[in-house]
Amino acid sequence: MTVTPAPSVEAPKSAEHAPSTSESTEPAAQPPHAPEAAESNPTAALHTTVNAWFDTHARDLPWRRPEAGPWGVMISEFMLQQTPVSRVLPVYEQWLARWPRPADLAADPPGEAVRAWGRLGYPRRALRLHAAASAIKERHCGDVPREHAQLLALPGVGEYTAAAVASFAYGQRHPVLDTNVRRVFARAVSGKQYPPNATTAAERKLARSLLPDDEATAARWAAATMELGALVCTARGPECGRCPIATRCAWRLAGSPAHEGPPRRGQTYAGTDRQVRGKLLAVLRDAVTPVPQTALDQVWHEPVQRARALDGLVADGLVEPLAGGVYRLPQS
DNA sequence: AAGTCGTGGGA
DNA sequence: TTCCCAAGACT
Repeated sequence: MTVTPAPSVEAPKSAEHAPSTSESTEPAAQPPHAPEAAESNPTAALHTTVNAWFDTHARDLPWRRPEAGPWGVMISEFMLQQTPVSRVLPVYEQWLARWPRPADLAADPPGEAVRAWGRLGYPRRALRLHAAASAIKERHCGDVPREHAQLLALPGVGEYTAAAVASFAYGQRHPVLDTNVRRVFARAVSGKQYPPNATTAAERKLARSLLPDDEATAARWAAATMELGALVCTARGPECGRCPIATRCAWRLAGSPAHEGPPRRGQTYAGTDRQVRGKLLAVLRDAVTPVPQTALDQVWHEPVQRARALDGLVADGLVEPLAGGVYRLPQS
């Protein structure tokens, strides 16, 4: 059972939903001084309001369609780790068409996964997804497991991804705490502009407390809160005028106070090993035959850093060294 | 538990 | 141009 953008599976709509005639989703239809998006029933549970919003605002993403299946959901979750939807879309389609089942991916060498990963970034994810496919084939007869613990045991699957697959692919009830949900909760409930840098026990507790009791409603709530964070309650420039819970948002009610404390994080990139690794791997991805050391030497001027980056790639299993100083993507 | 690990697009 | 950040996992 897949969570689709179809009308909410929430139980009785009758008592909870006051007849709502306010269509406030079109920005152009808003008068210049329009108030915040009207909420049909301010006393309804948060999940009722957010899930209702999701009914009409969910994007039609391929991994939300029934034909995606659990494997499609898992592929999408790996690719979406730290990577925007727009860049995942084309690669996702290629992957699912080429490897429609976990066993199909497992049957190909890991280097093919790395190559097909293209420029999505963090190519270790490709390696881990390949390893996860092998584990699924071996341990679970080729089917993506349903149990959270079994999902969590797969390579590259952490707390978030395990909960996401269990929820989105199998309709289960799990707190799904990704960066979007954490931001929505930080604002709507905690009154902060941003969540803490690392997920805290308090956040998990909060997520657990907000989780609807009903399984199907909980699964939809997970997708709905993520979507709200991705489309409306964004990190920069949240569009509170379009938010279904703006009238109840603690951050908003507090006057939208700016983030306190040190800057959130600095993710420098230029000149780092990561950049060099990226350049080295790009050469190997585009090569049909093994690449000589001398060709790799062209991508970076500084020999010590260059060697360190290449060693790192080999250590990670992303590059396979062959005799004679030539390299290729891993065949095994 | 703070660092590491890619890439590209929007503000 | 520079900076920020986008459905995290792993060590």
